[in-house]
Amino acid sequence: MKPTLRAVAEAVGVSRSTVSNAYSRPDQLSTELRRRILDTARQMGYPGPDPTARSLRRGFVGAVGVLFTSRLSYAFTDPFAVRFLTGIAEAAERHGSSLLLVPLPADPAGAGKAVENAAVDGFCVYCAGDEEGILDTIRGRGLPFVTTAARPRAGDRWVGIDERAAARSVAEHLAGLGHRRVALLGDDVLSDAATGPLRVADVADVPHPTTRERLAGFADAFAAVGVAWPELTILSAPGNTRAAGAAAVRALDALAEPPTAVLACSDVLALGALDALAAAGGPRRAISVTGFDDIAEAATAGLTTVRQPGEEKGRSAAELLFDPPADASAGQILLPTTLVVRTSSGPLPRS
Amino acid sequence: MKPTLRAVAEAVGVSRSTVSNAYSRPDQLSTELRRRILDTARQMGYPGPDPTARSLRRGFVGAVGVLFTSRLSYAFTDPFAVRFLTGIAEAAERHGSSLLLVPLPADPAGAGKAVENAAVDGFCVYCAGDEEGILDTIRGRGLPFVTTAARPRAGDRWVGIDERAAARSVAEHLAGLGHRRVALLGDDVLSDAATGPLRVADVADVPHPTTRERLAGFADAFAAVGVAWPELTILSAPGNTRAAGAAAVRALDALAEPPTAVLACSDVLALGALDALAAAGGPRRAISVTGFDDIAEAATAGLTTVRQPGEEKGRSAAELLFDPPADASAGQILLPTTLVVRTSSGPLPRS
DNA sequence: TTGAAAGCGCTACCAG
DNA sequence: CTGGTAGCGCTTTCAA
Repeated sequence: MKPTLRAVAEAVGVSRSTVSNAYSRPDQLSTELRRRILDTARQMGYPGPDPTARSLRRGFVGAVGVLFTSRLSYAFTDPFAVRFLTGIAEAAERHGSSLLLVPLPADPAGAGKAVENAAVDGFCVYCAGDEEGILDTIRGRGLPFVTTAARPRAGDRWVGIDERAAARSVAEHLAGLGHRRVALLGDDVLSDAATGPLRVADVADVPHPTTRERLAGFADAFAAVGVAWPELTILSAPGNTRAAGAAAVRALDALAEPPTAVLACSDVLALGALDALAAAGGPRRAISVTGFDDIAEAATAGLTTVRQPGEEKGRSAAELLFDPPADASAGQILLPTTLVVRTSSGPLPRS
Repeated sequence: MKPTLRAVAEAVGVSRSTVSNAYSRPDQLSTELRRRILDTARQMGYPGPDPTARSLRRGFVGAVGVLFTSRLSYAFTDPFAVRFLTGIAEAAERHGSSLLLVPLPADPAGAGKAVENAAVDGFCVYCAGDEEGILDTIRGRGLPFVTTAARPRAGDRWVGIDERAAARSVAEHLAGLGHRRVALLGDDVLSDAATGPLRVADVADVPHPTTRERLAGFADAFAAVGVAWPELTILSAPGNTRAAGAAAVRALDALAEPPTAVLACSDVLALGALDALAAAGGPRRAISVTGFDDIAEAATAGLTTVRQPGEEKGRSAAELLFDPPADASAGQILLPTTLVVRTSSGPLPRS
């Protein structure tokens, strides 16, 4: 059994407060006494105040919780999520805070429990699919949080982009190149949707908010050139992995009139699409592909995409948590996005 | 102020134990009573038992600490580290445990404090540079841990590869192709070394254990074909980033007789080397480059490298922590490595 | 500069 | 099935 602070106090012959002070408030006792206490403690093998007990007493933990909607291990699969985490880590380092990555079980009840059991001072929530339940649980605990939801809720601290406008910008680029018969590729377009083309009556039916906003943005641009929603091919790629993106695009082969362009909701999916097209060869190669996020591989793959600042998103989120702006209206940070045109998009091949 | 368990107990008119049981041991009370308690709790806005208090009482936290030697935010910079984390996350998910990422300040004292203050049940330590101090602190706390150090210390739980043999395997490949004048490229070869060529009297002087083992492995292979240590050019690329790798290789231009091959201690550095060579063009392009780890980009870049199983390393480490093998001798897991030959290495250009 | 007292919020044993 | 008791290990007024 490890010795406790109490044991050290008894050994040295001082009160527990004094030992506590020796660790946490060196200015409250003589250097001499402090040294004696610390030395004895070392000799006895006392590892210093127990973090949990200290947290309980102080009412402060020194850790921020990070919540990903999807499975935690999947989060590392998307380079954009990793960049977000990097930003959070930077800010946390600066504030001497740790990061608690909390895996959320798929079932809402389990997820709630996980959030309730997390010993943290606040949360950064990364684009949770059905995040409302989660946010309510956090509110229930009275803990501060920052979201990156597709759209901010009044009063919540938030950092994000204008998803819809950003999506619209790539779509306009493609429309400008003459594309009219296009496919929109998203992760998890409808819950439990299989890989491949899909019928979605209304974009509002898409459950995942981010996917919904991006699809809506794509649709906006095409509506403006006379292509209505039902004419768009919707492709679902469950999992947001490169493989899923490739599989979804391969499913296009079944179509009589394949699209001339594929607009993906993420770079990971878009890269998968490129994989599938490259493997197919032939006229398929002429299909334009666009992504979203601008991860590092997008540049090497020549992928046209929308850039959003990943590290900064994470950094801002964490800073918003650590230093709440006095003025609540400053609690929502809208980050800029840029259309990055590369070689994966081009004019219609003349047929 | 949030209500406490005690307040709920009083409101319902039962003892605190009963309320506690309602949350943690449903089988200890009637469904009826439980429902009544939970309902009142909800009404009062009681968020459930406080995680910190519960941990203190139970003596168990439900989180494993993850320690990276380098700055936490740098850890996400290396895809291999991310894969390691992915593996840990998978195992943690399975065990319902959270991951506490603890940023370690550069100074040893600060790092010690950080480790002492982490509320966790155990640690996974990722290849810490001077990790001995850290490990001692963990031992001092009496917490279990698993390392991925370059070499296991008897009795410690460990998962890793035979660094030296693995490094030797790529070097032999290059030596077999006829290379004799080569440069070895490592992160942080000597502390505070500037970018570029370096004089290292003895490989044993390299402080970072992993770098040291890998360099030693490279050297082994060349020694076997008659190229002694002092004839090898040592290149330091502080930071283990692609940019650092590129910069270090550019520094080769200053040499009268540039090497015909560059052996990097990580894929990230190797990719940087390729960047620099591609930008240089001309005969430089003929320089062979090899990496270490086999990250995803290695494949697309055609990088010859040594593959080590990243996710599995993380997964095994976490499993070793969660389910300590009864037989202590099973506490050290040696993972296999493979030489992966791609296009970045080739025979000597005839001069 | 030091120490005594009073919990932080909860759980687990054990007797009823 | 229920509740009293006894802390988990520490910090922090406040008075000496």
